[in-house]
Amino acid sequence: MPQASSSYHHGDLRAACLRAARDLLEEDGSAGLSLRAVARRAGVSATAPYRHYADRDALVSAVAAEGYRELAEHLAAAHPSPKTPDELASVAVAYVRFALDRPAMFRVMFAEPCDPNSEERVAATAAISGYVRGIVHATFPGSDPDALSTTVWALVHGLAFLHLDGKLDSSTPEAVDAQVRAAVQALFSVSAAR
Amino acid sequence: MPQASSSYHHGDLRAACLRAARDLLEEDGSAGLSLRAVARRAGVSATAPYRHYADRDALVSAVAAEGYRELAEHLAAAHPSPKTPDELASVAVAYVRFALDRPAMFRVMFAEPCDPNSEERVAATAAISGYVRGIVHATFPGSDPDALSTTVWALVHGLAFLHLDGKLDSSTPEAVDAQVRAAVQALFSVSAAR
DNA sequence: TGTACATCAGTGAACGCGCGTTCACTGATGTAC
DNA sequence: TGTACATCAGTGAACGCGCGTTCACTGATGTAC
Repeated sequence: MPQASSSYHHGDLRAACLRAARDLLEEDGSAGLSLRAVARRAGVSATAPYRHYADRDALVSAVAAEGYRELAEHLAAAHPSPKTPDELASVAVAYVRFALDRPAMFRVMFAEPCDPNSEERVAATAAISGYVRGIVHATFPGSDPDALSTTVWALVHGLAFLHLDGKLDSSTPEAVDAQVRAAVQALFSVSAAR
Repeated sequence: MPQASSSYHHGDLRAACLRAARDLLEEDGSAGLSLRAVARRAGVSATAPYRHYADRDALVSAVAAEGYRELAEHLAAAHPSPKTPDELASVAVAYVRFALDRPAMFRVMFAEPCDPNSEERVAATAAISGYVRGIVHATFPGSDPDALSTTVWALVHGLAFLHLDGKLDSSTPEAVDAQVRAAVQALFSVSAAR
């Protein structure tokens, strides 16, 4: 385990860069995420980050990958294994909350076509996708899991973006939660009616 | 009506800038949309656009506003006044197609919180929102139009973004269309079951 | 019909900025003997 | 336990770039008389 004993060697600059990048992202949006700014914030020379990241893209990909991991954890924390529409709705609420809590991060995660050069990122996306499918399958055992999970994901993802872009009423967290729950419950009725 | 008779006076630089901005947007993404690049493409000095746009933001807002207008037209063209779920689904398909045809434009329209400094932009957003509500109201007369129209919009918007970000299979237009139709039809079953 | 002049729509040089990235370097660390 | 040395993780100067924006300017246009 590295120790930041001296002032010359940072100790864990890799993690510090990631941390700085995330902070900058939420403060200034993705335009503020420059390697130089990251270095400045980490208290290090402008070129030090190159020890740990090949270029700016590599850093951005690392940030996005961390975001995917956190989103997965966040959803799992909302409910470990949802089996009812109500529990699924709780996971949906967590998804939208994640987007509203870390708007710039969420945009980085979903704002560009999946970068094929970052296998870390591709894998993370696939994991989220599979996770959603698993939940939908458990909640609606009789349904076509692929088709329905896409519909559920799209609905929740769309709610997240519309809130993020100020197109819906996001004045209180309660209003957001209620809306998300209502939308997911509506989808449940579909399945029940079939 | 202005005429571009001489080479000194452009004739309609305002429109030419808008055109150039849209082309650059689709070619290089929003990062490529600089005032200098617009001027270059319009064949004019770097500072000429300032005659017509106060600054870069003003140009971007004008582009977004044009996008909203075109989206509205595009939806109306898909079906002038949908009254059945099938007709509504056609409009949904048109929405997603619009996003996939002009990805960068779509992102500009929805990538930032509605700029409060551009009343043109705010009005355009409100128009789209009202338009969706009207359609949903006509299609599902018995329902709560506000709640349901939000759900419909979110579902379609989410599908558009997931396709845009390469998270779903967008290999053929037919696949996309079928998926969008299926998702909207699913929502209809909800209403019918109540 | 011709001329004077205000107005409009461009030019082009210049500014300061922050960026990504390279390069040769140097200080700190840890390992082999 | 001490020393030599390879390796690692930083530094700082420098590069070229494109950007937004300002400024004083000039060429073209159109209107009043």
